[in-house]
Amino acid sequence: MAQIAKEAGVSITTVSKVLNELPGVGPSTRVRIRQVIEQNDYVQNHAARHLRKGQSYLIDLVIMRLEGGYDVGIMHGIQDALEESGYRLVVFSTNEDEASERLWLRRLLDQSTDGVLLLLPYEQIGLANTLMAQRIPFVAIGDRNEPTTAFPTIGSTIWLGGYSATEYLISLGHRRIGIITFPLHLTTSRARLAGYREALERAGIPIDPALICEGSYLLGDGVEQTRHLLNQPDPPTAIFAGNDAQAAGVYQVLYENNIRVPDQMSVIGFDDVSYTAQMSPPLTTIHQPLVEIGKTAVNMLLRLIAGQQLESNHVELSTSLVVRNSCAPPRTGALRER
Amino acid sequence: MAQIAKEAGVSITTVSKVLNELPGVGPSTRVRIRQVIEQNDYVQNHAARHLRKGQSYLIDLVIMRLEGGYDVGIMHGIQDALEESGYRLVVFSTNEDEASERLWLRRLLDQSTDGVLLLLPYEQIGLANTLMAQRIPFVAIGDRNEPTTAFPTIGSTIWLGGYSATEYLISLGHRRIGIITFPLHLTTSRARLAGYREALERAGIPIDPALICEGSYLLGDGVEQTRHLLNQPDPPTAIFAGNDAQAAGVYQVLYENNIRVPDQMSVIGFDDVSYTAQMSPPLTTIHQPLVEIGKTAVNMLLRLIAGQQLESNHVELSTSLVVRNSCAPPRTGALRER
DNA sequence: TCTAACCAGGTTATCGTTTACCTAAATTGA
DNA sequence: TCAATTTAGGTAAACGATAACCTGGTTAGA
Repeated sequence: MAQIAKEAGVSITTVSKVLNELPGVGPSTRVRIRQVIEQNDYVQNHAARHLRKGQSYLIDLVIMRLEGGYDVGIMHGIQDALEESGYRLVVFSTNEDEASERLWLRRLLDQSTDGVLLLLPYEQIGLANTLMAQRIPFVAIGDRNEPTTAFPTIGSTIWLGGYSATEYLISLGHRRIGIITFPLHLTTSRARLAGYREALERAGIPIDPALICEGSYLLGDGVEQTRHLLNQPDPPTAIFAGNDAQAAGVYQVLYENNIRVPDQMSVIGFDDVSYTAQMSPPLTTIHQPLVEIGKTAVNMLLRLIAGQQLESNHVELSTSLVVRNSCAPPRTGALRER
Repeated sequence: MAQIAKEAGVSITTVSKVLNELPGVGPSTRVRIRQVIEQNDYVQNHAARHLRKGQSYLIDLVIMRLEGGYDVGIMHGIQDALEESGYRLVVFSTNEDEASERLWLRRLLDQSTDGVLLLLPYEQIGLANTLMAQRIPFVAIGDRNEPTTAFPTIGSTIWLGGYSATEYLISLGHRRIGIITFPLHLTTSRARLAGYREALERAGIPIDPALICEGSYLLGDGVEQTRHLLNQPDPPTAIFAGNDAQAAGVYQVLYENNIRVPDQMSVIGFDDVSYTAQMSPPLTTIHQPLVEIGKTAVNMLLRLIAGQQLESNHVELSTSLVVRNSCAPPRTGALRER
């Protein structure tokens, strides 16, 4: 900067004013300084700015485990939104290890981050409390959403997703629809189930508790619960999985048992992560606007960083049904044929 | 730091020496200062250190597009290796956009990164040249490996992967093995094909050019080339895909055509990305040690940052066959049965 | 006993910006 | 025409740490 100042025949201060677009510099001087800056390929020193202004232009994303589905979709949105902002994105994955999480957190306390995006199950709310105590701006991202939190969150309309998936299957003619849920103490899980129930009730279809299976998040749960469903005296003609990974588990069991999708069994997923495209047949699923969620999270965070108020502390984006090839009308007695 | 110094009754310098584990402080003083630091929950200021030392403790990962397979595997390795190092990882995805890439690069020039990991096809070698010119340490990661580059790279034994996959299929009894390649102007692609050839030749099986299909990286290429292979008068009994995404494309075509894997067609992939687990049936594939690659890349980079020489500028880790459920001995006339 | 090396610790300049405050000239209004 | 205000620009003190260089005392070797 001194170099620039010298070449332009002004003081460093004046150069700084130009760079920060502050008043107090005449138009002609301004132009001249800009030219010199251009010529010299000058880049502002990040460290010095950071030190002086107390802003790092860094945003931290904390993620429990990079899985490659849900999280990657959201990261795309984050990247997009950050593109123009001048912020860089720091990614940290906790690997469910409290110790390294704590270490990471300590490092942030010296204002080396301007804000944090939390992509964690809300059980790990300890982090949130610490961040609040330290007045570090943050936004929690999650479909695993507890909307009663005191901090900003963003998620999507889970109930609606549950409802539309079920409604769609009903419209195809299904009356026995199995559903695999996440642990039912989670509101998200209950919301989805409520949507399922509502759809059935509206259609006048009685709810059979035997068709409701509680699992966890994983592919393995899809496998297990599908086996369970198939072993019932009157098995379902369609399965609504808790997420796309579970749906993949459903696929595997059906494949093993020579049950064709969608001819003999319809399957519907949840999330619409990227690898649904890799599945055979392509999975019909409930789309969560992951990219939009990521973008909105960033925008909320940037607003918080700028010290502005959010219009709303809890944002919900809307889910939608994506029809691919894993659902079809039921064939009577389809499963008996094998 | 001034606070610490005051409480411990020493100068700031001495505190600095303790923090940086430099000599020139007596053992008892050292202990006392440490205690005070502990009590005050003091954290070193990142910006000030950065400014003074010219080190940002930030590493940048540049990635073309977050896909959720290959890249995520490598990111896991990177995270692992970085865990203890005190470095944070900045992720930037170019989205194949030259302009934003250039912008990003300019920002790095003020030493706001200590080193760069490149996860890009080597066509984008322009970046590498700029980094070299700026003396920013970096390592290029890629199985898409051109081992003649002037800069450090890490990849894996592609030839061997091609060989072992083919050998395995031969050992199961296959004699007509289709292979889908990447564009053949890439050395990686040629290496894999050479491995395939070698295995066939050793087994005394003639090479049928009709079974060699050139595609690109994508799932769609798997779809297209599989159609092509199936339409041949004497179709293969096994297909060796260029990567796991292509293998998913192969699956889709086979599924559509009611061809069972592995009973009527064996399929083998390449990379062993995380979503192979989501495929039905689970895909037999060539494992690339993605996590190890990521770790090694980081270790190489850290060494470069520390100003040390690398033992070798080009590291290759070894691939290995992972047997799952997508390969079986051929059934004679399997395809005719449908 | 005397000098040289060594040790614990302190002084102070410095990293590259920003910003509060200052000054002199130019402009304005009455 | 002159005081008041605005404008363009500069001075210098931070920001929080590091590191080159001192200093005064202790120790070791001859």
